[in-house]
Amino acid sequence: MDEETDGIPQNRPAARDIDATDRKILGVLVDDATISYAELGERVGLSPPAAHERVKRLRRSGAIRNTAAIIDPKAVRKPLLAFVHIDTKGWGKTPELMAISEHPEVEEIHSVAGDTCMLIKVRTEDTRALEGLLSRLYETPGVTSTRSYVVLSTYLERPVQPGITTEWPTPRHMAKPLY
Amino acid sequence: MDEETDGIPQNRPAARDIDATDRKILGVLVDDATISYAELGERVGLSPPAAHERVKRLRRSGAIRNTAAIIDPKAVRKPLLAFVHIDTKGWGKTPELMAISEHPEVEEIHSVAGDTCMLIKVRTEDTRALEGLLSRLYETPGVTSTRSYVVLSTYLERPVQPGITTEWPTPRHMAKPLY
DNA sequence: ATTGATACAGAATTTAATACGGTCATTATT
DNA sequence: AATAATGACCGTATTAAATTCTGTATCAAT
Repeated sequence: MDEETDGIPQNRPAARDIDATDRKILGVLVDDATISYAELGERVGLSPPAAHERVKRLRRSGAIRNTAAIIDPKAVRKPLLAFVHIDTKGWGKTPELMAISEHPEVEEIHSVAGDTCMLIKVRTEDTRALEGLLSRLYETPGVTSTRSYVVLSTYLERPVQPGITTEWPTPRHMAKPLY
Repeated sequence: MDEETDGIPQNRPAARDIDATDRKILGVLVDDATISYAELGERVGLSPPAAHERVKRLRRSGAIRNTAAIIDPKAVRKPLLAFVHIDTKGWGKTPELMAISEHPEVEEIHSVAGDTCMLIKVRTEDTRALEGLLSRLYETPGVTSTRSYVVLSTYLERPVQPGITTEWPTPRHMAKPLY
């Protein structure tokens, strides 16, 4: 029940840096966010209220965007995953992006270096639904061509793991490029 | 606190089909899994214990894989996202996949139709870390070539949404392909 | 040294999760 | 067709956790 002065996220006073304890907390909560604060505190070496405080701060600062149920795509009968390239020649960005994100099958939209295209990830029930989506995409203003890659099997899908590259003992300023 | 006879998920007695209420529940929990069962029940038209029962079943059946905190990659200083194609000529699958998933920067591994390659999604702190990962990947047994696409900007990243294609009024057997 | 701010722990309180009957409707079984 | 068995639900009771409150130690800045 974090109360904001209104619904829009404010510019916060420069959220303090994430420390090692915060990373531990994130690591635990990425794995399982249903545990109690007592359990969380025990795992990271804090009292329940202290752990609670940390989590609240991580939420406020935006480090924890959301706490969500991860759904098995098969359970909702959307086992077909595909990546689609969309040609983006002469785009004004926002309106076209909005139009694309209207399609609920679209899970991700990325701009890719090295080509004037977007890479979008879509999930549908079967190939016919993918076909339908592609034709709807093609009718979307700004989309001049699409090229889709169906995924045969997915072997790994995991959330962002905190504290991997950042756990390095060498701070950034010590990693001097040689070139 | 679901107790299993042991840690390994059992073959369950053919988990009953997901109905409209289940999809509503999934839809709510994908959006925010921190709400109380009272709140959840109110939104889907159930008493708190009934909502609780449903959620427990969805967990047991695997429809809800887990409940996780969604982390902002920038907060853990891994703003660089890339997709990497890996040549998979002459693979025995499992050992090579295991070797690749060892790298913690790897978030997804997909097999793609139309080419003998894997598409993997990786996230690192910067280009140097990506370079390091790529060279480590190249040293991984089974990887003979890599081709990476750096993502300039990401405009949308959202979890699997239940009940979109499945909300269709036409059941599957009525959608007869013409070909 | 003194003030102010922050992070924390422990206890108290409020709120939610969970367990427990009991009812109704639906589905199998005899 | 009658009856048992099951499953889904609600209302209530109990247990457990979230949240609030208060005091203390630590650190930074004045």
